[in-house]
Amino acid sequence: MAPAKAVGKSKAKAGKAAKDPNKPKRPPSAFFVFLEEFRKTFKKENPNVKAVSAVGKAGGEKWKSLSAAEKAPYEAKAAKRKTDYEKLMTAYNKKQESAADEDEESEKSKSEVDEESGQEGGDDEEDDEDDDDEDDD
DNA sequence: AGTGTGATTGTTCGG
DNA sequence: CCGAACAATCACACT
Repeated sequence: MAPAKAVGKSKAKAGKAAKDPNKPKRPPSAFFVFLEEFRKTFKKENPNVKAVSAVGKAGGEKWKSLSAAEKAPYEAKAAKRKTDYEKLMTAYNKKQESAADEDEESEKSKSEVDEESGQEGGDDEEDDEDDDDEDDD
């Protein structure tokens, strides 16, 4: 069944100028994270398939087939993505605040001021996933 | 030549 | 609280 899509979503592609200086793109959901890997596998096993929709459908179906435990690593990754995004958002909001003071719409030679992000270096990236055993029934 | 479309689900923001 | 929009991808079709 064709899902009645809620009408056209104006997908801002090239025509629309990016209103925001640096708008943080939304973090890929667990599904996308899984899809990224799935796409490779899918295309590898199905080099003939050229339709992206095919991968989407197959991926979606497979996704639903995954157990919570299987999705766990993907969700974990997505969760991290969200954390990073949250940070980006804060910077983005800050930028907006600052930008608002500068000029609203006129852009002339604007040198990008910016960038600084103090990346904390250290970082431990442990994946400590507590395993809760999920009984899949 | 260039860009929109199609399809999946999840996530996120705004009103 | 709910809805709408948008995230990647990639070949093809249309303007």
